[in-house]
Amino acid sequence: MTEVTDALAQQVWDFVYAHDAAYDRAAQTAGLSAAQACLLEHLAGDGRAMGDLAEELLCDASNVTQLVSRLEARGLVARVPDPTDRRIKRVSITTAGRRVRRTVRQAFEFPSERLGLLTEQEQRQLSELLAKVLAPDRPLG
Amino acid sequence: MTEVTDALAQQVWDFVYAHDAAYDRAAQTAGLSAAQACLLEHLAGDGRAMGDLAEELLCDASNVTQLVSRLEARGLVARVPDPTDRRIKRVSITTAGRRVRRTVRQAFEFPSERLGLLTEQEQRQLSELLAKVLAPDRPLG
DNA sequence: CCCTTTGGTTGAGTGACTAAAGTTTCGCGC
DNA sequence: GCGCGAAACTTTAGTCACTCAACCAAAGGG
Repeated sequence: MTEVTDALAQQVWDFVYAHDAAYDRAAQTAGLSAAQACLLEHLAGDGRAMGDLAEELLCDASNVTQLVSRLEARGLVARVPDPTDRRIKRVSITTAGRRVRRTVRQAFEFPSERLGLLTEQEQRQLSELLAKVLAPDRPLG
Repeated sequence: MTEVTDALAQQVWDFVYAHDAAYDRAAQTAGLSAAQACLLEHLAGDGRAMGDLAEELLCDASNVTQLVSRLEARGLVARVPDPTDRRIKRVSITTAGRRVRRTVRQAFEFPSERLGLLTEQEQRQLSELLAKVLAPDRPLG
């Protein structure tokens, strides 16, 4: 572990801020909050159980309840009961939801506009550096 | 502008997420929210005007009013009237505030624990890449 | 001196989030 | 097959961050 200059830490901060702000803006163009867009992004094909979503999003189940309720109210998502376990409600994305999700993805220009400033080789370099930084990241889940 | 792989975008996402989460945790160890810690970090020596803070933090003035009120209630910050312009209130950090700020800084282990995983040369590399990515970033302020 | 602008606060409203207390359903042990 | 604890989700209550619109007070220029 080497010394880390404040300058680098500051650059990282700015980078993170820019990324966050860009995603916020992208979600907003579709009339969503970042959290809502993020949830939409986590919906696989057949519909995920609320509990699974809470686990993936690292937040409370009741939070997911509310997020889903808001999205459902806009018709972007539907709660479908699981046929084999009536406790479970699976969240599935609607056609409108898929459309909105596409809008958000296209509006999120950070990867193309920012990361795209790097050459292919630089992107590989960045990828390697990030991999190293995030190295032992998931021995906790 | 080259193609950007989803894999790199995902790595960046994870990196940003880890950074955000780390700062949240650091603030929480001092009983603060990230926004409160962030405000504390923006307090220069002699005290900054509310409006300047709002501009720096890129948020509404009334938001700053509330953040400062909460921090003031905890004695971490004080509103001092400007002697030359009675409209202006300058926010200055108290001794307790400085202590809490130090706590947050020390608890924010992301730079040392994560960026510190890189060698000095790799850090320079990362710095250059970030500089390129953030290149034309402030022609809008 | 009005009159406008500037600096800050208040109030109303939304959304994200958490913690605690429900409700319904499942499934196990007996 | 019944009772009971656990699982899955919801409800309620509360906090915080944030925005917008309306507001008050001081400054400053005609």
